[in-house]
Formats: sequence, C-alpha cells, structure tokens
Amino acid sequence: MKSKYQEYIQLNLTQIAGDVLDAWEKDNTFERSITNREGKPTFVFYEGPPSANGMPGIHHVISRTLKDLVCRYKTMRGFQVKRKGGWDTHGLPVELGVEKLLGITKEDIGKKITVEEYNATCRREVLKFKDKWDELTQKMGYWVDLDHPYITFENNYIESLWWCLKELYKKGFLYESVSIQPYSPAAGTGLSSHELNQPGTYKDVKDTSVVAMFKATKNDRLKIENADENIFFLAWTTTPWTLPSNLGLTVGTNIDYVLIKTFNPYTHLPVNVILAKALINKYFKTENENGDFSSYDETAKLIPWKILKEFKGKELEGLTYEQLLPGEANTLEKIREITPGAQPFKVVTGDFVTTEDGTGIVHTAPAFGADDFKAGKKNNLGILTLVDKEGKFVDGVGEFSGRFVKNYKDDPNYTDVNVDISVKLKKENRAFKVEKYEHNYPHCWRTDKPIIYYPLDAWFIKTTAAKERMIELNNTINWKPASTGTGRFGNWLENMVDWNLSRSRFWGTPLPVWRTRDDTNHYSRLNQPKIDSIKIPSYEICIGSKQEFIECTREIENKSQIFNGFFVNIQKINNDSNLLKSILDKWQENYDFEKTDPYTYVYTKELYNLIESNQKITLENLVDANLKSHHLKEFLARITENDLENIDLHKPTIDNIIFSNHDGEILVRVPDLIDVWFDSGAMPYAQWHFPFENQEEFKKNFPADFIAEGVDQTRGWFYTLHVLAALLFDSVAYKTVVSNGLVLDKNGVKMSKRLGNIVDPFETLEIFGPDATRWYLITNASPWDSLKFDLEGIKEVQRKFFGTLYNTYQFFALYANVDGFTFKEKYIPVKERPEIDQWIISSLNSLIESVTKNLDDYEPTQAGRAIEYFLDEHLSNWYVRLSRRRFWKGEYENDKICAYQTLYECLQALSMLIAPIAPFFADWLFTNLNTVTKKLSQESVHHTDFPTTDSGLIDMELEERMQLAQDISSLILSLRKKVNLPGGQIGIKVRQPLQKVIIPAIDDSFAQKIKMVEDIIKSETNIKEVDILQANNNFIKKKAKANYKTLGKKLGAKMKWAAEKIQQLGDDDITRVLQGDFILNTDYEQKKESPIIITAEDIEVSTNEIPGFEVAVKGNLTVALDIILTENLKNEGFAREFINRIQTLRKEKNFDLTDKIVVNLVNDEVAMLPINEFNTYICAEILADKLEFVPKLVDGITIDVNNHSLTVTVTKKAK
RNA sequence: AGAUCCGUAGCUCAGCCUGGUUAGAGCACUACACUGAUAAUGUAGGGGUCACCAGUUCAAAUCUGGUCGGGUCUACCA
Repeated sequence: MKSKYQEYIQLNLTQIAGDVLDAWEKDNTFERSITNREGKPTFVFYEGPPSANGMPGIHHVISRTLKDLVCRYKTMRGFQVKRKGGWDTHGLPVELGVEKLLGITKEDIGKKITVEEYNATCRREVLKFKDKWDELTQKMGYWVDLDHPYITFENNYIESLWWCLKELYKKGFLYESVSIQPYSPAAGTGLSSHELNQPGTYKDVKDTSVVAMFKATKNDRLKIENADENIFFLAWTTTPWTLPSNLGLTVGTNIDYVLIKTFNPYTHLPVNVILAKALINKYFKTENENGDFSSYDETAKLIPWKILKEFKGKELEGLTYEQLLPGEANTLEKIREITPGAQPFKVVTGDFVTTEDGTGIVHTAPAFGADDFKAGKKNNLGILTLVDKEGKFVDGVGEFSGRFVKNYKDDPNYTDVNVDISVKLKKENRAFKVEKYEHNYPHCWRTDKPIIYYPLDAWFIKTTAAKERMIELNNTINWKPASTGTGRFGNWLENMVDWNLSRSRFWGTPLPVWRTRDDTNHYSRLNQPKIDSIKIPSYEICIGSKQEFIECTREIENKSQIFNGFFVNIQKINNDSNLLKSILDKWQENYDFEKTDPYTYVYTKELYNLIESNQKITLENLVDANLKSHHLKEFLARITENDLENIDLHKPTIDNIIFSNHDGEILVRVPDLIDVWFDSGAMPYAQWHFPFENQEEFKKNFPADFIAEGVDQTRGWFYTLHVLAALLFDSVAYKTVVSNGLVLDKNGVKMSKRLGNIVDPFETLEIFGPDATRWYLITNASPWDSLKFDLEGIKEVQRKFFGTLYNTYQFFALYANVDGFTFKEKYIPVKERPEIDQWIISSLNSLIESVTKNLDDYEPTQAGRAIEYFLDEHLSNWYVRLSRRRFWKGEYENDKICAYQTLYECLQALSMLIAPIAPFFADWLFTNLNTVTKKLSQESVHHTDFPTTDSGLIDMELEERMQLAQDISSLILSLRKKVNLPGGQIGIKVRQPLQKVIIPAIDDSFAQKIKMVEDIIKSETNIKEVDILQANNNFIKKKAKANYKTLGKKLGAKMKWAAEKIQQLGDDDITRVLQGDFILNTDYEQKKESPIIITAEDIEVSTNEIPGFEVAVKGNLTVALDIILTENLKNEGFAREFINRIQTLRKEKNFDLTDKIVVNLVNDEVAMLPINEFNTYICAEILADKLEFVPKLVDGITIDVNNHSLTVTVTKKAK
C-alpha cells in the first residue's frame, strides 16, 4: 500500500491513458468486469459490425464512445454486459475495392479471373485494416470482445443465416418474383439501391419529354356534343422510348379531369383533350379561354380553348384507347402470348398519380417502372419489354428496331431515338407538347450512362406480410431520439415494400435454394420475364443447414421426398468430355427430343457443340440438357458427414453441389447471393451459430437491451434486425436504440476523403488523449445532433474539465500528503461536518441523482454537462476556494479531517461518475486515491458500483442558500470593482478589507437565509459585517413589477396598462398589495368597469435603491457596499498586501509549504504601524517565527506594498 | 420527390416540450483584479432583427402554417 498520493508535475492525458491501458491489459480488467458480474442480471448489447476493409474515421469514435459508455455504465450498475465484437465482411464495398485492386470489372469475374481467386482476394482484403480497427478500439478505450468476434463470412455464420432463410422459406416469406429494378444497359447489370446512391449518380439532365395523345375509342360515357370524335387522353413522359411498350393510362380516383376543346398546336387540327383540371394552366393560357374558334388558323398565335366537361378520375376508369405506336412486336396477340388474357389499352386508377407534373394522366409501361408494373399487374394490362438488355429496341418496333434508347455505345453518330419518336407523334397528330425537360435522373456510377428501370428476377422477403406487427413492435422500442422511431423509421415501416434480397454478385452469402430446371427459367433467357410470382417449381428445396447437404427432406404434394446432395466434378467433366459425349449418345438413342421436348433438344445440341468445339462446359449446360444424376454418376460424389466440416459455403464451391430427387432430376442452386444487410440483421442468431450451438446463450441474449449506430443505419441495420426478429421470433430485436448523428468538419461539411477534411482518429487520440476526445464528443452535442468536429473544442475540454479535475486532485494530494491523510480516521458523519461540507455533499448527491437519471434515459450529454457544472461551479470554484485555508492552516484535527474526507468523497465519486465517459482518467483518479486509502476493495473503478444517491444528504434549502451566497458574493465583488474612491482610484482590491455590506431582505425567511451564509460572504469578499435590513424597515424603497403569468390570465388585453401602473406603485401601495387586496383601477366606477384586484402573487417586489449607497442588483437581490476606509481597515489592508508579497517571495525561493521563515524589515514609518499591529496575524499567515524591524539589512530585497517600497530579507529557518 | 434533424453572439451550445418581464453559458476578444490549485480563477465590457414570412395571443426564440438555407436517410419518379 502506498502511503502517499501520487503527485504529478503536469497533466498528460495521453500518458495517463497509455499507463491505464497497460494496467488493464496486465490485469485483464475488461474480462474481469464481466466475470465479476457472473450471475447478475444481464444487459444485452449488440455490436453493429463494421467493415474492416476501410480505415476507421473519427465518426466511428463517436458511436463507439456512445456504445461503450452505456455498457460501462450498466456494468457499474451491477449488470453483466457481454459485448461480442463483429466484422461485416461481405458485400459490394468489398467487391468494389477488390475490383479496383485487381484492375478488373464485374464482367471479368469468371473470365480473366476465376470466381475462386476473386473470392479468395475478397476474403483476404476484407480484414485488411482489422489491425488498425483493433488498435483504435483499444486506444479509444472501447471495451468489446475482440478475441471472439463474429465474422460474417465464416461457415458457422453463414449456416445460421441459412437456417433463418429456411425458416422464412417454410413460412412462405421467401419468394422469387420479377421486379422492376434499376438496370444499367451499358454495364449489362442490375444495380442495387446502394450503387444508385453513390455520390454523383443522380445528375441533372435535359431529356426530350413529350405529352402524347392517346385517342379514346368511342364510348357512350364520352358522348358529348361536338366532341364524339377526336377525344384524346394527354399523358406526359420524359422517356419517349417507353411509349411503344405502353399498355395503360393511370388516373387518380379523386383527381378532377376536364375535357377541353382546342387545336393541336403542331397540326392545327381541332382536338378534344382530357387532362387534370389542376394542370390546365400548364398548357393553356387563361386569356384564351373561350376564345374565337371560328377564326383560328395555323398562323394564329393564340390557341382558343374551352372546357366541355369535367370528370372525376373514377369516371374515366375502364375507358379504352387506341394503341399509340402499334407494330409487329406489340400486337394484342403478342401481348397475350406473353401474358395470357391480358386486357391492355385502358384507363386504370392508381394512388401514385399526382397533379404536380405532366397532365395528371400517367403513361403506363409495366416493364419500365415499378408503379407501372404494379398497376399493370393489378389491372391485367399485360407486359411488354420492347427494349432488350443492351438497351436497344427489339425487332418489330418499326423504324425504331435496333436503335439504342440512349447513347450506350458512345457512338459519335448517335441520334436520339426519343426525338424521332416525338417527331413521329407530332406528324401523326399524337403529340400535344414536345419540349426539353431538365430533371434529376440516376446514372450508372460505373459507366456514367443513364440507367433504365427494367424487369429482373429477384428473391424477396415478404416483409409486408408482417407490416402491422412490425409497426406494433416498433411502438414498444425506446428510440433516441424518439422522432427517429416515429418519423424516419415509423414512416418507413408504413410504406414498407418487400425486401429485395437477391444480388447478382460473387462475394456474399449464397441463397441456399436449389431447384430443378423449370421452363419459366427459360423464359427469362428468351428475354421475357416471368410474370407469375410466388410460383414454386415442382422441385425446389431450401437448405437450412450443412447437414441437409447429405439429405434434405421436403413435403411435396403430401409426400415426403428425399433429396441427396452430391459434389459435381466439373473439372473431370471438362477433362473427359469424351465420356460425357458417350453418355449423351447413349441417352439420345432412346428418345426423339426434337418432337417430345424441344427445350431439351435445343440444349442438348448446344452441349454437343460445346464438347466438339472444346469449350468450357458448365453445370448449367448439363442441367439445361436435362441430364439426370444417374447419367452423371461418373462425375458425382455423394456428400458425407466427413465432408461437412470442410465445405466452404461460398461461391464457387457451393455451386458445385447439386441435389437429386428420387427420379434423378438434378437441382442446382439459383445463382443469387443475398443482400449483406441480411448478414448483419441476422447477427443476433448467427453470432452464436444458433440454433446449431449455444441455444441457452442465445436465449439469454435476445433481444438486445441496447444498440446504437449512426442514423444512416435506420433503414439499414436497425431495419433488418427488426424485420428478422419480427418474422422469425415475433419479437423486437432491441429494446432501446440510439441513433447518433453525423460527424461534420468544423465548417459543417460532411467529412469525406474527396474533400480531404477527414480527421485522423489516431492522431486526435494521440494528441489529446482518448478521455478528452470522448468527453468532447459526448458533451458537445446530443448524440443524435450532427456534430461539428473541431479540435479546438477538445482542447477546451482538456483544459477546462480535465485540467480542473486534475488541479483539484493535485490540490488534495498536496495537502493530504503533508498531513498524512489516508482516510484512516473514523468516518465523520456528514451531518456533523461544517455546513460547507454538508453543502458540497448535498450537491454531489443531487449530481449523482441527475447523472443516474440522464444515463438511464440515454442522455449522456446531459449527464456529462451536469458533471462539468458541478466540478467547475461547485467543487472547484466554490468549495475548494472557500475551504483552501482549512487544508493548509491549523492543526490536523476535526475540521481539517472533515475537509479531507469531504473532498476525498467528492473526488472518488467523480472518478466513478465520469468512468463511463472518460474511462482512463477515471481509473487513474480512482486508483491514485484508492491505492492509498484502500477504501474500496476493487482495483479498478470499472469494477465498482456506480454511486447511488443518499437522499438524506440532500438539503435543497442549503443548496439554495449557498447559491444565494454565491450570488451575493459575486455582486459584492462587482461593486468593489466599480466604486470610485476620492483619490480618483477606481475599485477596491479584495485584499483591502471593508467594513460592511447592506442587504435588504424582502421577507423574514430571506433574511434568515442570508444570516446563515453570512460568514461565507464575509470571508469570500473580505468584509467585516453583513447588515441585513429587515423587511419592514423604512430605509429601503420597494419597487414592484407585474407578474405577467398570473395577471395575464386575469386581465388579458389590459395587461400592458396594468404593468405600467404597477411599475409606478409607491412604497405604501406595495405594502398594501402585500398585505391584502388592492384595486388597481381606482376609477373603475366612473368608467363603469369591473375593479382590477391584485394580490401579493400578482407582483414581484424588489429593492433597487438604498439612499446614500452604491448598489448592485441581480433579480430581486440587492446589495449595498459601505466603502468608507477607516485607518484600521487601511492598516489591515496594508498587512494583507504585505503577506501577499512575502508569500510570493516564499514561492520564488521554492520553500516548502511547511518551511518556517524569519523575516526582517528595514525600519519604515509607514509600514511600522500596520505591521506591528497585525504582527501575529502576519506571522501565522506566512509561517514566520519572527517578523522584526531592523535598522539596516545587507542583501535586502525591495518589495512594493501599496505603492510603498520596503526592504526585507526572508530566510528559511533551520529545521 | 418524401421523411427527418438543424438554423439563437465571431465559434460551440443552453433555453422551446409547459408562451411572460432585460434571451443565457463557455470559448475567443478587451480591460482590470486575484494568487501557496497558477498554462488555474474572478469582475466588467463589446458582440444577438433568436434564418425569413404570416397566423394564434394581452404577450412568441418558444405554439401553428408556410418559405428559405444546411445536413442526413429513402426513392420508382410519369
């Protein structure tokens, strides 16, 4: 045990952190903080996995500080808080990084580089910066288990994901469907929403837009005089290339439409058009309404128009129209070939229609828009995809066939087909307005070409099936801030769509669905999408575990079917193509595929071709050719138990696994991978390899009590966690979620590598230390507000908060070491200590209460600010300042011990209170204190219990009194500064004692309060007496002010008048108001008004005038200072000034605090009187044994006391 | 385009929920003081159209509606 408190020369936060970190590592402090709490209730925290293929930034420090502080706090509150780390390792960012590294594009994968090599690179690259992350984690003091993290690419992890998927599959929540997705014809690939949200993808472009005229077919409902013929629906589009694929027009049910008689501005033919009433102004000039039709010709500038009729959208529903751009490829027959029974070319209703743009009638091409697709499906419009995957028109679209809808090939001679379409429509009297339109349109970030929306096959999770339940569950979640939960997240849930799960990529969790060749698949290869959703082909299995590779059982048509798993040796097939050929030959002998099975025929022929031309054969080729497992037995190996351990569940290994059913039909895996968000959303289960292992562990750790991430995860991780918990376990995944805001640079701009305004977290931690950095991040702004990160702010925290705390400790250590205080004396009950001790302990307990409440509420900013306030305003600037003398004066007896015990308690409590936010400094402070006193058995502050409030020690009245003392002292000091002395001198130094201060009391209790703190005021301001003027004196003048709150309610409009009146009330009137009723409008009878009666509660009384004194006022507090300096006071002032000079000399000479000294002065008339008069006092202050005047001094030093020179010697007395 | 957060002193933020009197802190700046905690501290000063507009009200930084600016998320935009 040390007997002395460690003292330091200078505060070095970085060094403290380093030392403490070493100690933590040596003592396994983190591990023990968890094992210590074995058997205690658990507090469950989930770590959102970061991706380690990028460097950590300062913004990671904030969310991790937040997570860490909550976990540390809960640990100190007695919970066991396990924190498993994790790594997000799949996904696009990783793939893109690797592609950049290898200098390849997606198309090269499988060609220039094998999938195997590619994935191996991803696996290697993904944890590239793991060391850096681990370093950051440690240096910033983030306690998380780095030794047993979950890693999303590990087999066990993937297996759990598969279990989840199979559960969803069994419930019918996992389905395949065609959907309209962003697609880049230039790159030949679909794009994820993530890719679409890369910076710079949305660009303002000018496109040719056209308002097309769809001619209505004759119909009774449209039978209108003079308008039976030539009725057109106007519909606007910015993508004229979608017009040949048009199959419907969508109107809004409740939108008002009008039928207008006018002329086509291009052809000048009389037409009647239908559009939304709200949009008339867009196409017609008001002044031309009901213009002259008869004189109109093509030279006329003004086009007359008039409204013939109005409809609601509902009334238009079901009307039909003539196809706009008929061709061979889009005849009704063709449409019905693809979508049997389709009823296209009619008006339907949809809630997505607005009157913001266009005409209020939406041109609907189901293949090229998600809304269109939905509308098409709902109304049986059919589907037409007259543009192929390269982005050009297919055959049979007349003169447009073969033309690219945008310039995808960088053809210098490209002419815009959209313009040509518009021209054609103009000529045919089918265009009402053609113009360039500037809008924001997404582009493929890789090729910089505009994307199109295109139907693609995809797998979905049917989140919409549980929408209501998910909203219900969300309402039980504690969101910080609440608005994110109800707003951003709640809204998102309300507008939920099914989760598009599939990704056509290479590095990710494979979708574990195997199926037989089915003809619908061929559809898509023939460039037509499947329309039937949720259609399960006859043989399809979803694999939920590795075990099922050996054998998977599935109920099909009420029969249990067994599927066996095999490895396919593709290499052998390719090496031994003769063997394959002979198998094919033998099989073909017995069948005439050309007649019985045209698909098999086509694909068998293709397979022969491949063999003959010595090209690579894939598994797909074999399955297409309809080969069965018994045909291929030479190339297959049954999967056994022994294999299971080593199967890599990634591509391409997994794609070489097939299943066969009892007929030998082969099932191959569908090519998709799953969205990486599924990886992270399933971490509650997958991190434990649930349900294959750790079932108990899982139960104890689900759902989470708390998670926290950036607000950008709201629709990312927070959403996927929520979806999976709701669908799989009908539960929330987390009870509290804190979403923190962004970290911006000091100018409020988002940090990005591009702008070079990134703050390096390592450098920051190195320079300022982790504690100051964490404290700054937490207290500067609420976690959910975006934070303008400024290093100056950390500096301020360092100096102001940690500097002050360090100084306070240093002060304590200095004197405690002198006096040998080690808390060995009996504990003195707080109630028996001096009032100032009781006060600071009361404040401390109030602080504990507030910190606890705020941390329980996940409001760390408030907690931190409360601690700052306490330390600065209460402990340092008041308690220590006022108590200073108690520490260094007098004997080591009761009062001094009280002071030590009190300050010690405050420091110890502070070390605990700040422990969650500033873990290193807290432990440093705690250990410095505790190694000497051994008050607590724990070796680390993080193993202690968080302080609890002792409400018996809180004395609100005392705290109020002390506040009063502080305010009064502050007023007196300001008066001292202000007063003018006769000699022209401004201000009186605090060292110069003054006789008295006068404080008028509004009432008796106020007087009583001041009385109780008068000693403090006297010593703090160096004043001899405090004169309290009782309430009922005649000396002071009262002033009244209206209480707007109470009076406002009573008086309303008369308030202003009353306020002025009250302002003017004299002393007597005020007294009467205070004593009872008072009528403000004395002339109410004359004016026939009702009397305005005011009572004590309606006015606030203050005194701001004391005749003959200079006064200072703050609120209802007034002080007046007596500034007359008597000889006696002057002498004392002189003595104190002299003390100050000697003390400075002591310090300059580096004497110890306890050194006794001898002081000699050269005889001096001026100094003689005061110094002799206060000799004893001076000696006590400066620790002098002797203070004498002598005639002459050798080596004397000249000092200046109140503008008077003195020669002195100060010598240390031999011990 | 929708949702959401933000806009108060040169800077960082309180105050807004629950309307009320002269809108507060800290930093920075200036001056003066204090001093055995001293790279600390105190006092004073300058510095604000509380983004803008309208409304409700006796009274608006605060409540309501809108506009503008900034951030973020989401998006399928005809």
